[in-house]
Amino acid sequence: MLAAFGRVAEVGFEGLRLRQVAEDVGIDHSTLHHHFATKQDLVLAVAEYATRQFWVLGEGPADPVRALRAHLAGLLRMLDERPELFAVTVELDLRARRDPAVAEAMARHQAGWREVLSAVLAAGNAAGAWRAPLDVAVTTELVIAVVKGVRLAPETAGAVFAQLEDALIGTRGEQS
Amino acid sequence: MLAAFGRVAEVGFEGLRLRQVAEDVGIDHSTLHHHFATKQDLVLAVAEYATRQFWVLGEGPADPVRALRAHLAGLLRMLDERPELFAVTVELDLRARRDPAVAEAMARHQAGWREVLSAVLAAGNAAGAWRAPLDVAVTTELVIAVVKGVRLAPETAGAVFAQLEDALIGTRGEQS
DNA sequence: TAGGCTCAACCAAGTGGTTGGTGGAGATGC
DNA sequence: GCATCTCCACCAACCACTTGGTTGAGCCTA
Repeated sequence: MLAAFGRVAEVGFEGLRLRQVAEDVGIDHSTLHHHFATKQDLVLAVAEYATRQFWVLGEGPADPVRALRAHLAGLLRMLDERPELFAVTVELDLRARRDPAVAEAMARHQAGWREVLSAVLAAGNAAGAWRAPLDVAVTTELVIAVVKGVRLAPETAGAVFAQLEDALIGTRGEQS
Repeated sequence: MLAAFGRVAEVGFEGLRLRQVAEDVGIDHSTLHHHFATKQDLVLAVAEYATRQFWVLGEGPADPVRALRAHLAGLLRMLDERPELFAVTVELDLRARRDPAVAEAMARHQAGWREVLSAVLAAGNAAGAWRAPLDVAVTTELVIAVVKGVRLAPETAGAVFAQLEDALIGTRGEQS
C-alpha cells in the first residue's frame, strides 16, 4: 500500500492526510489503520520504500573511473525518470531532524551510500585514477552534498555531475 | 513579529501553528491575524526574512580567489552560528514546489546568489585564477548544489568547502 | 471621536484514531 | 455436503481535539 508514497511526493508530509491516501487506494481511512496502526507507521513505511529504491544502483564496474561515472549516471537517470523520489528524499531528510525513527532509517540509507562511494574513491586512489590523490572521507561528503544539492533541480544535474567528474577525474573528454 | 521564524526552524512548516507563534510573542492568536491576515502571509514573511539574512554576505574582495574563499567562509560561519537558518531554507525550497508565492521569493533569492557567484567565477576566468578555465554557469550551479547539499550537515561543511575550493582553485595551500 | 491593538468567545472544517460490526475465504469437524 | 469457527480486509459512524479564521467589544493614545 505504498501508493501513499505518491501522495507524499505530491503534497509532502505536511499535506499527508490518511483519508486521502486511503481514498487513493480505494479503501476507507479506518481500513488504512488496519494496515498501519498509526500515521507514523505509514511515514516510516514511505521512508523505507523510498530509500530502498536506491538499491538498484548496486555494484558498478570495477574500474574506479567508470564506477564513479556509472554511479552518477545512474543517479542522473533516476533523477530524470523519477524526480518525485528525490523530492521525497529531501522531505525525509528534513523530517529526520524531528523524527528519530525516520532519522535512523535515513542514517542507514546514507551509511550504505557512503560506503559505496568511499570504496570507489579509495580504489581510485589506489589505482591513481584521479587527478590527484583524494581525501576519501571528505570527497565522499562532497559528492553526497552535490547530489543532495541537486535533488530539487534535476535540470541542472547533468551538467553539474559532469563538472564534478571533471574536477575529480583529470580527463577532459566528453562522454556520451 | 518574525519570532515565527524560530518556530519554523524548530517544528518546520508542517508543525507551524498560529496559536503557538502567537503565544511565543505573548499575544492572542486572533491578534496575530491583525498583523498577518492569513497564515500564508506569515509563511511568506518568514521566507523573505530568511532569504534577507543572506544579504550580509554582500560584496567580497576584488581578487576572485579570495572572493570565492570569503564567500564560502561566510556561508560556513553562518552555517555554524545559525544552522536553523539553513534548515528553514531547505524547508522553503521544498515548500516552493507547491506555493507559487514562496517559489517566487526563493527564485529572487537564488537569482541574486547566482549572480554573485557567476561574477566571481567569471572574474576568475578573466584573471586565470582557476586551475583551468571554467564554465561559469555550470560551476555556479555546482557551488550552489554543494552549499545546498550541506545545509543539513553543518559538521561536514568545512571540509567539503575546502575540498571544493581545492578542486576549483589549483592551490593546495592550507588556509586558516 | 477616531484608529490602532488587543482579547475572549466562537465557528466550520477538518484531524488522527477508535469502535462495533459485516461479509467472504479457508480450515475443521461431522 | 454442510455447519461451524476463525481470520482477515473492510466499512459507517463516531469521538475528542485542533486548526485557521471571524466577530464584537474593550482599551489606550492622539
